[in-house]
Amino acid sequence: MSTRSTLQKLQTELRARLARAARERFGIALDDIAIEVPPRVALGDLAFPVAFELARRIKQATGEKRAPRQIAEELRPALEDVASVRRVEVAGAGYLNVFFDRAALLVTLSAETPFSERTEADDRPKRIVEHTNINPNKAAHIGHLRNAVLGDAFVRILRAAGERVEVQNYIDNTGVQVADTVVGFIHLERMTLPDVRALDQSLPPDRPFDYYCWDLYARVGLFYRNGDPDAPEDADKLRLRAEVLHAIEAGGNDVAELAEYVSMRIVECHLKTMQRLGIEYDVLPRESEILHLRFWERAFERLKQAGVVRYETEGRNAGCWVMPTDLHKGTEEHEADKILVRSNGTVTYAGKDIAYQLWKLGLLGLDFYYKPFHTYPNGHIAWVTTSDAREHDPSAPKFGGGATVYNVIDARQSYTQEVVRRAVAALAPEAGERASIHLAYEMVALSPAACAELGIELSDEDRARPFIEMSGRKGLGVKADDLINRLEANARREVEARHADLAEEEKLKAAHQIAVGALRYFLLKWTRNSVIAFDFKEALSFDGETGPYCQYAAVRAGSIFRKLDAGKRARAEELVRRAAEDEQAAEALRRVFDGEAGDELWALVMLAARLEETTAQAAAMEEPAHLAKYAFQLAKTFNLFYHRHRIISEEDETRQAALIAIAELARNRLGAALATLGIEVPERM
RNA sequence: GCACCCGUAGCUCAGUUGGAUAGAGCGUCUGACUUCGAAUCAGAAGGCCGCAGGUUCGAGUCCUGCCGGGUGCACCA
Repeated sequence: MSTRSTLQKLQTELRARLARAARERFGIALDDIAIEVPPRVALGDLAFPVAFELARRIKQATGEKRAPRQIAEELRPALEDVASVRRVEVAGAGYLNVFFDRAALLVTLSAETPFSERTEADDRPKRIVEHTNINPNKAAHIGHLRNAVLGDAFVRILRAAGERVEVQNYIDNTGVQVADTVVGFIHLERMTLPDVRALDQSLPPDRPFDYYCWDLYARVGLFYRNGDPDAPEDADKLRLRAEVLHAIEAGGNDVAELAEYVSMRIVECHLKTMQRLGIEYDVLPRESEILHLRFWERAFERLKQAGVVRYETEGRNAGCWVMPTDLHKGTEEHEADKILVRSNGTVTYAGKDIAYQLWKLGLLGLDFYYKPFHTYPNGHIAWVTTSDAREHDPSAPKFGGGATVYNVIDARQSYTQEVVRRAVAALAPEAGERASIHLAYEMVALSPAACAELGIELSDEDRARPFIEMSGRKGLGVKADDLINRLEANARREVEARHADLAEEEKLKAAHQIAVGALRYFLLKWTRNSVIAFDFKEALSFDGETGPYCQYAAVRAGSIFRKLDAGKRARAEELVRRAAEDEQAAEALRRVFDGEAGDELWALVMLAARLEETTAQAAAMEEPAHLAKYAFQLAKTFNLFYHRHRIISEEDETRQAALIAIAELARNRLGAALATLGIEVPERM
């Protein structure tokens, strides 16, 4: 099945005709013909600035100066005899503006299924999207939410565009952060594994294990600094961390067992938090397996063979294996080379990431063992890796081996990501340069107002800054579940005010959908490279450019069809269908779109028709915000339409049929756009 | 020092391969519920697109320099 929409096919057809005309009339081969949307619908549905380009190319080729308008006139006949084209105008300095046959196109569009509702093909190359990747030692905060929501929306966008996608969530269960929380349990709380289990059991639902660890982790941060947040870390205290870290890496001891319990319990908490937002994973690769299954050793051999790494015998990196880079010039303060293996023989983060990236691309020649970790309500299973062959479940899907790997990681790690990419590229040029994509995004920081609300005291210096960076180590941040809870409570109040008669269950469901809509839209409306200065008032708002605004438009559209008489609706749909064959019916339909009001109606149709194109663009540009902006614009345009035109009470049958078709189109495409963003439309709100 | 990102309305941000009169939201002011739902809609005010050059028929968008802000450049992850 084709994944291209009516509009996209039409554009391809028009491009081909222009290319042929340019070749035949001017002997010029145009490889990429730009298509624009005119600023106003009265100027047409599509605009081709192709005459400007041709004027330049003709001058280059022959020295002859031709007026763009004249060139456009010569090209015009090539577009005029296309079936869906009503007329073509030459406008401005030489634009070719195409006007569609509105009645014919409305009929076609009404019969079309938006591609986000189609099923994906299994034979397509696999895209791997890795996101979330939260250190499993404390509750998730809103910065982690940006990562997860961005990654999940991108997954949905790729799937909507027909791609096959695998979702991975990397678990760094052997890192410093987990060690810190374990240090807290052992040295601050004086607890053993049974104690921690008992504590976990005793915690209330509103302050679960990840919340407890959030506070504990902050206390450990203070502990290392002997109680003074501004003091340097105490070397003796840091030794405790090193001991714990070493024990975790070695495995097979009490400390490692405690770390295993803590980290996997936190992973469960994170999965639960993400599930609230509709975010699911296919597989959870763990760092412990990267170590135990010797992924690095294999990668290291490859890198040595390829001559990518060098053993340093002198200088300050003596005894280390380094990868030379020209990413920046070396200075006295900063080496240009990146250390992959320390002088004590242990591998750095970048090294482990290279091995993992090679596995994701199917280039390592090793694999994990897998066992089920979590089953979602829909039956979907999130698998986790294991290094124990006896635990392996043979029914596990084949993971890894992606044709493209997208790593959703914040922009602060761009340098390391580039090192990884280059190392992979040195072994497999194509895989490194084209298949390894760092989907970078800027951080979520706190606005000064948000800090004030959290009771955080700011220095004068900080107050002058536009935003304040969050810090898990300092316990400075907004916990994800806290924010979701507040959103749900607020939404619940709003629903209550409007629909007091609904069953409690219905109210809660709607409140949840609205809260998720608000949060997901809030995190997606910014482009990736924009820093979000988190503000409670803004994040908790349901008015203006928000998820609930978009949902509201869809709910209103839905209520039209709930109240519209079924027979009337069927007759209207039949009337539109008839316009496909019956010229008289088509002419009647066309008249609805005449005049100024007709332009306004048509503008909504054209906007709704651009769903597939916009989704494909968001996928190609790797920017979910484009789709979010589109959904908002569509909702806004629909709200105006809704305000201006009464559908149920419309007495002219043809006009009503057109209005119904337009409303249905808008409702359908808006719902599809929101679904792709992971936002559901409530029944009532 | 070097690398990357950013600078657009009072504030927060969009602006698709360079295209027609630079757009939203919030905030401010004015108006619209006897209505398919006012979580809405309409209108007004608000812009040397950081500065200076350059390329082009055409620059918010591309190039160079400068100014201002952010992030990174660990034998941390």
